[in-house]
Amino acid sequence: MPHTLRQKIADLVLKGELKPGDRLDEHSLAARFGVSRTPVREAIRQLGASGLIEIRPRRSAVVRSFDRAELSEAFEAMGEIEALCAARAAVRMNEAERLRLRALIATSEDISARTDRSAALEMDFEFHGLLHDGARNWMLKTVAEETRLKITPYSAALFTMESYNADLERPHRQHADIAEAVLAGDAERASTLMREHIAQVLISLQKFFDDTAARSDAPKVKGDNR
Amino acid sequence: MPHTLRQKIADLVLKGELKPGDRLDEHSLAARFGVSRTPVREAIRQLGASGLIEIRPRRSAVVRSFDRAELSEAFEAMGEIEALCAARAAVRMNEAERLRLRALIATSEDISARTDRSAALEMDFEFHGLLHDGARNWMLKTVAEETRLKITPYSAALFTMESYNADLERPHRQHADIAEAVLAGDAERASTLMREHIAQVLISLQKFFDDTAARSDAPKVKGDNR
DNA sequence: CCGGCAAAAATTGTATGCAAAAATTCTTTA
DNA sequence: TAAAGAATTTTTGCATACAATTTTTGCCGG
Repeated sequence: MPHTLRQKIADLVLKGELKPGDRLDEHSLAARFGVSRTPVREAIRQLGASGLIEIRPRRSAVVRSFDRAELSEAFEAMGEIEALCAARAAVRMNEAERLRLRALIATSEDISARTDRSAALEMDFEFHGLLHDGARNWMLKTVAEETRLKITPYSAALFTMESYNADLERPHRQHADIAEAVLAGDAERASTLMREHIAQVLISLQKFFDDTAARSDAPKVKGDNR
Repeated sequence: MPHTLRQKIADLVLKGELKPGDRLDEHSLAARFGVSRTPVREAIRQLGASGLIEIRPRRSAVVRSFDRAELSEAFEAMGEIEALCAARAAVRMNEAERLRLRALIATSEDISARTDRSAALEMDFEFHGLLHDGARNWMLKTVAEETRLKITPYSAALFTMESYNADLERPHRQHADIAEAVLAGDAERASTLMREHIAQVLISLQKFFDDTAARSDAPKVKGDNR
């Protein structure tokens, strides 16, 4: 996989090295990746257009941060979009994809039991990715992934932050239930379960913020004064 | 409104001066807007991340073009997203917004009667924009507008292309019906009518392509050999 | 001790130059 | 004439330089 500069910088955000509110210094990023400021700027601007980074004229770009209301709206919207994907996937997925979905749930079962948080994060991406593909609509897939990307700096923290033991069992079970509905071709049920799943993730995330508000390595929620 | 370079270049695409498949030459764009290539490149990359322009390594960027299948999927996805906005707007719009919606339909009535195509295009944007705002969800609004942006090079052609008399009456009537449902607070009906409206626009657009396939000033549909 | 102000440092925005790749034109040959 | 290939021009990608602005630092008075 040819890791572009854009992807490398995005990874700093997605892997949690840069957290919401953190500044992106063009000079140091250029030095870090062994290029000049020009390509770094281009990459940052692209990530700005994708909504992962906030571009402020004449000021340093920062990792985009949301306040609680914005985060809640983002999850509500994502719930609807993922529900659309799930409903379509239930009807349109082909046999090979259904097999992969089944296999993924089995693997995920194991990961959840071992409480392997970093593998669980990977699985989460793959699970939703399968449904995005299964929906057989490139625009829906694009929209779903763009939306997911924007909230990832927050949702990934649940899995990656040290010494915070997020519950892996419940999301796994919800994934399994959604998969079951999809495999049964029950679009209605798949979309309902998906909406509930995303809503539940938001609740877990809000609880996470309440629990970790005092920690300096937690992602910053705009408007939370601590 | 400070028109940024990004917006200026986007306008070339949205107003139809640059059509899908057309190349964007950095040097001539720089000369045209009286700046150097550097800011032009940054703007182009941003528009690439927004999906309006296709960035190809070491090759000129081009206005993004879709084939018929892609266009159809894009409209299907947009139909669902706009339907979500309409449903929420029906429930959440405040009184001031409802008044503006009513007023906009009245103005639009007049424009449709006068067959003022360029004003009709403006109205179309404003109508959907009101519903995006009315949905009271910034992520849904963002998603809806990002989606709309991507297909605009095609849908705008219906309104802007010389000597093609698109039917303005039907879309106006559909807008009016949707507005009525929204104002009545009928989310279910608003979303159903919205889906039908978008589906109808796709049909008109496909007919438009069939009718104008031979014209060199028509937007290019990928895969259509002419 | 701290708030305000000036100087210094750091950082962004843009222009410019050059190497590398791609597109175009021109030439040669079958 | 058409195809192939070489030479030329165009165009992109990146580094670098510098002006403009912001941020930080250091200093002073209250």
